[in-house]
Amino acid sequence: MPELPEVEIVKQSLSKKIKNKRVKKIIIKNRNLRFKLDHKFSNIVQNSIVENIYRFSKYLIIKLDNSYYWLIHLGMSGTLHVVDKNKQKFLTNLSFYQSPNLPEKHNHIHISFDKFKIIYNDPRRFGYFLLLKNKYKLDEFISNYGPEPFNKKFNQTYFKKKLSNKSKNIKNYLLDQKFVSGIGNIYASEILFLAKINPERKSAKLNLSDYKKIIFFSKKVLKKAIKKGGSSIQNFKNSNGKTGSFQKYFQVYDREGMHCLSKKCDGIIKKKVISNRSSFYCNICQKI
DNA sequence: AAGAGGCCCTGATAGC
DNA sequence: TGCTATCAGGGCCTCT
Repeated sequence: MPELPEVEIVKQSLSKKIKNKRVKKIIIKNRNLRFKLDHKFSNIVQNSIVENIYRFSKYLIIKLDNSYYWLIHLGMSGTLHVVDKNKQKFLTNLSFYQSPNLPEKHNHIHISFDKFKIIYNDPRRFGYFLLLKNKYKLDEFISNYGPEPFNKKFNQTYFKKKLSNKSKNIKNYLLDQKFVSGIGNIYASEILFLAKINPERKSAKLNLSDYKKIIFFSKKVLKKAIKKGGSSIQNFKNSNGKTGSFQKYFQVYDREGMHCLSKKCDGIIKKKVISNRSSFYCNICQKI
């Protein structure tokens, strides 16, 4: 599911719920996530207090009062659910992938607070938890990633330095978290559509004006998606009002065979697999 | 050394 | 109805 905007929404709702609360108990049903859950996880997180919650890229970062940072990556299908502890009643869905009901299967990790618990559910188990010992380790971890689109380092100079002699296509660069952090498959297609650049354009073939457009629309698309509560592409018809609505604003993603929405363009949206990921684009107004 | 592709995993859906 | 194939919002790893 989640690209930067979706993780941001989860962060915001989770923050209201668990900030300054103490973790009472952890139950691990399955530690075989993308990376096996650290065997010290329970010991370290249990009895700590959540001081704050941040987001970097597609990671949730939970700062604990014992100096540790607990990172959550939701992978493709990871979701967090808040459940009333005593009544076992579902309270809030902090995700945009599943229906608003608590799933029965794949509830791998239960984190109990005083009056409620958070359940991590992840059918595909591409998500994972990480524990970083202190701020230094966190900074070190983040330094392996490229800037977020909102970062002032994500500018034309950076593009020129990174892309000017590269043969790899621009769509792949937008998905490459070492180049830019937080963009995923949906928003990459959307950004390139607005910038009128074909996803298969070789990065070396981009000019200064293309850089500008990509930078501008990256910020614009992600900001709007956050404002709309993210995208909910699966089961969104089951929405209880808490799911995102950005999918209504998709210009190209999942619109194969439909008309291009650019003014004065008679193009039809194409779907093409590029590096194992579907790309959507208009082959008339997005020039190669 | 950069870049393409395989692969991890389960579930939903389409097609026969 | 039930089988099989394909695809899904991510990204690490291997091979060339």
